[in-house]
Amino acid sequence: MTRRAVLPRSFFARDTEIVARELLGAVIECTVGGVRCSGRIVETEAYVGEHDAACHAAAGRTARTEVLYGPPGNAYVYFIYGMYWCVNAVTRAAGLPSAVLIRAIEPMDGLAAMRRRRGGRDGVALSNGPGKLSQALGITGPRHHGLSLRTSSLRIQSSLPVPDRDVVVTPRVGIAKAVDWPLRWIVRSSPYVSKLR
DNA sequence: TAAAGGATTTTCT
DNA sequence: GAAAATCCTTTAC
Repeated sequence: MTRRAVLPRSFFARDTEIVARELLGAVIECTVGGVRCSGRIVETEAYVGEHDAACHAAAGRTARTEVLYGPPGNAYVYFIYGMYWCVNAVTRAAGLPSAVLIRAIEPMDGLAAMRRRRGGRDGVALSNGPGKLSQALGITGPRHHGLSLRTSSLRIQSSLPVPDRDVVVTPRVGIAKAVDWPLRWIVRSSPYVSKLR
C-alpha cells in the first residue's frame, strides 16, 4: 500500500487561494465502519472571509460558522438543501473565517462502497460534485463539526503536485452572490470536474 | 443539449 | 418566510 503523509496544520495555515490550488492532486480519505475510501482531489473552491459574499462567514459568527473561525486543518462539514453534505478544509488562522470546498475527486480506494452509497451509480457520476463525493466517501453529520483533518477518520494526504499547465481557474458556479470571484480551481484533464453552469 | 422543477431541512432575516 | 457552497428527473427545443 502506498504511504502518504497526512498534511500538517501548517499546510492549511496559509492564504485560502494557495491552499485551494495546492489541494489539487492531494488524496482525501475517509474510513467508516472499517471501510476505507479515498480519492484524488481534482476540483476545489476557496471561500475567503466575512467580506466574501458567498462565504458562509458573510453572515458573521454564528453557531453554524463557528468552525470557520477555528484553527486551520479542521473539517467544516455542513448539510445543504435538506439532502447533501459538503466538506471543507478550514484555512488561514483562528479568527479568520475561510475554507476550501472540495468539489470533485477521482475515486481511488473503496470503489465498491462508493458505488453502493451512490445508489449503484458509477464512473464520473460517482464523485463529480461536492454532494456526490461526500456521499461516496460516507461523510455525514453532525452539522458543521470541526474534526481535525490530521487525527480523525477524515484525512487529507499529500500527493504528487498537479503541474500548472494542467490547472485552470474559473469563475464560481452555482453561487449567484459571487459569480465574478474566480476562486474555483480545476484539473483540466480530469473527467471528474463538476458540471459547468 | 438545455432548461425547469422537485426533493427536503437548516439557517438567517 | 425565503434562500441555500446540490443533485436528479422530467420536459422542451
